[in-house]
Amino acid sequence: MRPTVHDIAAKAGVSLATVDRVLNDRPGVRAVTRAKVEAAIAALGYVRDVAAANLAKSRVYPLVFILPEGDNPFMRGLEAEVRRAGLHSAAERTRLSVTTVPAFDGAALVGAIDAAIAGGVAGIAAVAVDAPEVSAAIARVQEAGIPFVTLVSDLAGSGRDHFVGVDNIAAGRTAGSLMGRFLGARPGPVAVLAGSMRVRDHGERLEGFLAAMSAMPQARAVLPVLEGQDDPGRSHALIADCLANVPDLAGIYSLGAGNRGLIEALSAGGRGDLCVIVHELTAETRAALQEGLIDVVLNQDAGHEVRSAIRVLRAKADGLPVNAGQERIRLDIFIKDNLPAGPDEEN
Amino acid sequence: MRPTVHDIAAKAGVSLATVDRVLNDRPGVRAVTRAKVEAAIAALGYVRDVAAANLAKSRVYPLVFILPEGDNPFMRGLEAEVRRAGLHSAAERTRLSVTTVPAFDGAALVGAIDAAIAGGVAGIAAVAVDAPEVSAAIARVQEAGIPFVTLVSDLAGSGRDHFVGVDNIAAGRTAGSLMGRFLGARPGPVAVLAGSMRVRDHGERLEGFLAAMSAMPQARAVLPVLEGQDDPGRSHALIADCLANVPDLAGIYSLGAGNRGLIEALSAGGRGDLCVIVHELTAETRAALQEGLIDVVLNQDAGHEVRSAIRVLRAKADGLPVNAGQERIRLDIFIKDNLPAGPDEEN
DNA sequence: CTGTTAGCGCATTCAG
DNA sequence: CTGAATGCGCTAACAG
Repeated sequence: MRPTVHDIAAKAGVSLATVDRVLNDRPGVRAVTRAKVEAAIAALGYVRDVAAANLAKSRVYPLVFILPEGDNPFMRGLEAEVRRAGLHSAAERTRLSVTTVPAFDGAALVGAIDAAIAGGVAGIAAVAVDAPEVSAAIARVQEAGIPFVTLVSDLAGSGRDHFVGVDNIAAGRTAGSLMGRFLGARPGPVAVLAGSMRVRDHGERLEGFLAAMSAMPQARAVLPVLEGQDDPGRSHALIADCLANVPDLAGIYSLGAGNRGLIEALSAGGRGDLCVIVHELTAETRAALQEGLIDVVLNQDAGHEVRSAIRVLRAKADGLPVNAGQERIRLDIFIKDNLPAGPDEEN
Repeated sequence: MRPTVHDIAAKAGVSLATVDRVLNDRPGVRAVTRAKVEAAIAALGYVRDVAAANLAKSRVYPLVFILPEGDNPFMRGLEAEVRRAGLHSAAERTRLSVTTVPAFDGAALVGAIDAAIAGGVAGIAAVAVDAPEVSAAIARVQEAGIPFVTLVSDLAGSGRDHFVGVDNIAAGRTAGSLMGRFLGARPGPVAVLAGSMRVRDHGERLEGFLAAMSAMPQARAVLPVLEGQDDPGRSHALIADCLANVPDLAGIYSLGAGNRGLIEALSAGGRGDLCVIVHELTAETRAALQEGLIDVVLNQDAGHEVRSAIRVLRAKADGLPVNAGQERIRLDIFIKDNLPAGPDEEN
């Protein structure tokens, strides 16, 4: 059996309470006593039984996810994953809730953050909007001693505890590199469809894409970025226009969430020869990939992200370290040939 | 607070012991009583606190991983991941051990399996060799009521409880598809380097690769498979030969673990124009990818696989269901642009 | 067949 | 500053 608090109490010649005090380093222990206990801990190779500790604390962790509202399928997928995780959350002493706010709206996000602080949550995960008032709100969260993680879109330098999401610069670079290799020597410019430059993930993807494209052996023009606000209608119009006006268009990189509009324009346009790379695997992009309308889908697994955010928030709340390796969110590259089974991703 | 066994005992008008009996459905409860208790459980929406249950049981789960021995870097990586998981295993009441056996050797594997049964383990994870005596051994494991999962290479139809690893047919298909697209119109045959057809993963990858290659718009010859037994020396010799004898070679698909030999032959050969696709991200393949000697690395994350195997084995041992979505091992596609950070994968 | 009781390993009162 | 006692939610003897 591995050593328990009793063993170390016996070995150090003190009581359980004292052991507990040095374990959780709480005040009220003389330095000598503390040293004795620490020696015993080291000697026995004690490791705390987290499950038992949580049981004794009978503490619950109310965590809140703040997500953009609207019909963005990826965000709705994230929300679904939070609810799914909520089913199992009972076992982990975690209470999950979701708040939605208008997309790309810093003020609304700030309101939700302040409400969460007031509500006394144990941790917050939010899709960050790049605005100074948001950074200020995050500072208030820190001051309240509440862990905060950014989700999907980061806000480095804001003081957030952790970022849960892919490396978006690398994602853009990957898109650019695949685009270049798939097109090979074929001539023609490529178009880029984004949502808004007010979220950092879109900006970072663009940056990586441009860098990779310009590093390709054969030079290729990249047309000015089209901003569709992640709205299907606007995206459709922008792409339809582009297809009509640029007859020698060779490829499209869609780095935001306007994919429904893009796909509609593509199937109407009848240009099966384009190389199309998009982000996020949804029912729509999956179907388009299978049909050959899309060549590559770059994806971040919403389920992994939600579970990772929960683990990190809990670890921070308990003052525990996070396992960086386990919490790294990978960029999935899907082509028609390695598409995972179910249409609902998981079951 | 969520309901506890006390609540349901009170509501059903029985004692804790009786509640526990129906919860773990043990004998010794009249049908009527059982029904009353079940009604209370349903009414209160009770969910058992697994942590508390395990604490009370103070049961430990000795799990054994049976891996091929030798200097196969991927297998050594797996072993390292098991040891790493072992550090945290204390907290999860799990005791991990590793047994190594000669590669591609069915009899040795059978010996290790029978030893594990005799040793009274709570679960077994093994890299399967495709041989009838192995299936027979797995049947004995089942009979002993011990959960068994195949790792990396499956043995469907053997009665194993679960397979932890990637879909190898899809992996081969992905390799073929990328090979075709990257080569485009460039002429020349491609070579395939394998370890041995006695493990099913190699066979499946080949199958998928050939299917994808033959589905490409432009036909391309695939040379007869080179079997290097996952040995660096033999692999080196085979590839060096091939490079010398096939001057118009366009690409190489290495679906086994002979990558060190392959890489040596490639850097000696000075043929920077080949499209090279290999499996498993190791220090060697990572360096070769960065240098441009290799174009694509298909990978299965050893850390994920080990953690998944542990979760599944524990769930089976407790008679709990497994979350198929969470346990699906994804095929990672790495190109130079989306290579994750550290050289040691995690930290 | 059913109930009582005593822990599992730890945190937390409340006394001393 | 330190210790003894109680309970978290559940399981497992042991009685009845």
